[in-house]
Amino acid sequence: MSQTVRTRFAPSPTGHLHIGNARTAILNWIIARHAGGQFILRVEDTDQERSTQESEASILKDLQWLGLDWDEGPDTGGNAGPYRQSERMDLYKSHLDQLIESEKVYPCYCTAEELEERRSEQLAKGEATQYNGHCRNLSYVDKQKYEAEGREPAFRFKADTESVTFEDLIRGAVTVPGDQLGDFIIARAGGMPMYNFACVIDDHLMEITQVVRGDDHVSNTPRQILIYQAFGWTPPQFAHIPMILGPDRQRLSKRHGATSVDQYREQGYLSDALVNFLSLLSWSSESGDEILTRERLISEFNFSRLSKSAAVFDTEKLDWMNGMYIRNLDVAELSRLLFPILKDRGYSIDSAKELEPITGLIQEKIERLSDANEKVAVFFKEDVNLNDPEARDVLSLSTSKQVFQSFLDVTDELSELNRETFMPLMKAVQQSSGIKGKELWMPVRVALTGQLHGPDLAGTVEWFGLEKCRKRVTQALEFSK
RNA sequence: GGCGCAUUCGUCUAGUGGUCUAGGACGCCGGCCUCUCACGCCGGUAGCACGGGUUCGACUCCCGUAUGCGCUACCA
Repeated sequence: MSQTVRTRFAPSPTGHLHIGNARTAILNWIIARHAGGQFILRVEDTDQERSTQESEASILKDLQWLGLDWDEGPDTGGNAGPYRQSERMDLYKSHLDQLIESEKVYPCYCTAEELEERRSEQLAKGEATQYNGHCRNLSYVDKQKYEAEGREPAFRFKADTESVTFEDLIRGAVTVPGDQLGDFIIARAGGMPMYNFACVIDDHLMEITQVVRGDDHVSNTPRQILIYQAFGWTPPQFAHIPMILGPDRQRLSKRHGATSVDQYREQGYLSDALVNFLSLLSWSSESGDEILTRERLISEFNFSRLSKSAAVFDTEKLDWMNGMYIRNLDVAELSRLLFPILKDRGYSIDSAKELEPITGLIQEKIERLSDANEKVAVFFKEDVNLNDPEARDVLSLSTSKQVFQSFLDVTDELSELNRETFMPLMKAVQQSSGIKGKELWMPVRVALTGQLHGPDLAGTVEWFGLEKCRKRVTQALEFSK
């Protein structure tokens, strides 16, 4: 039986899209595209306490930004819908009834307090902490009694098994002894399904062929397999991908700084770079190449090249990669991306087009789009500050004064200053002053920008124009006296 | 505590018993290019967690230890 590959990403809308979840989504998307199958988006909002509409919207937005298009989902629909668990309650209910009917599941009237009490007892005695089966064989009378007390039961799954073994696509055979499982709850009091239950129903009904998720779910998988068996269903294949860790090798969290996709977007990372970088955590191309287009990511994917161990999220390498992507953009495209950011910062520019000359000058100097905010400042400052100690050192050289004087003489009859006329101009200054190299260029740079470091002078000069350049050199000459 | 999983340079990784005096990338250091910074290019630095086996031969296979992570919820 060969069926088309169907993978899914199933976020719970309880916050922003986490970088680890994004990686899971990317992988699922790549696998589906690689196989020419379908990628499904399912919203797991059974935790009513924590799920919000805003979170769902923001997660969808981030996935779109990442360029992960899904074939079926809450907004796009599909044949296996609805794609929001809160809208699938009748499905869970009918399936729960089936299991109650077949006595695979029983009502449990224990309260949270009673459960907690037993738990701490087990812990104190050094036993495995799991449900003791208190309500497993309740008589009709007992049940009536609890009901009369107003207790509403949750539903527990009878976990009777020696052990469960499954073949993980990444880690091979994983075995969990049955006595570790304990009877677990699959539906809360009130009927709201628990993760392990809803997940199985949905994955089966949605005909998911490969469940690819974080390896924090490895221990859940045996429980889910038991549920598949209870229904007589064939489980999908499972692949548990390694976690992403912070620099301290702890699970990546807020403490480590930015952890959500929207934060990276705001900091000026490109989605292509982020997708590329995240793909390379625990996976590598056989070619050894690291800068990979989405097309290559998709065509070269292979489960056997996925590693089993957790990976530390290295921001420095991400920065480098993002810089690579920025440098590979054409100037018009980069300007288009930079425009709203700089505009927002208060720079007076009216269009991306207008920004292009500057973009070309800073493109190789930024790693994140937001870096442009600083780099671009020199082009918009009304006045230069010549008081910087290092600037003063340059200005106070006797050769600098000669350069300035010569510069003013040579430009006196010039009608236009642009990057083409700048080189010949500097040549002329060199000849008339007899000064060359650093002694020639640095004073000009400092006079024009007030800084020792900066973008290409020819381009800078063109942006400033003749008048401003002459004015600043005059000022510098005055200042250096 | 119990169970599961993992362990190659600081970090991401290649490596599936001999081709490994362990390869690449980021970072770092040095050099070249150059008016500066940056880019680019060249070179360098640094690693198989530990202990037992198996084998003619282990980074590669097995066992143990250590360390880390995960699960052990009416969270997902």
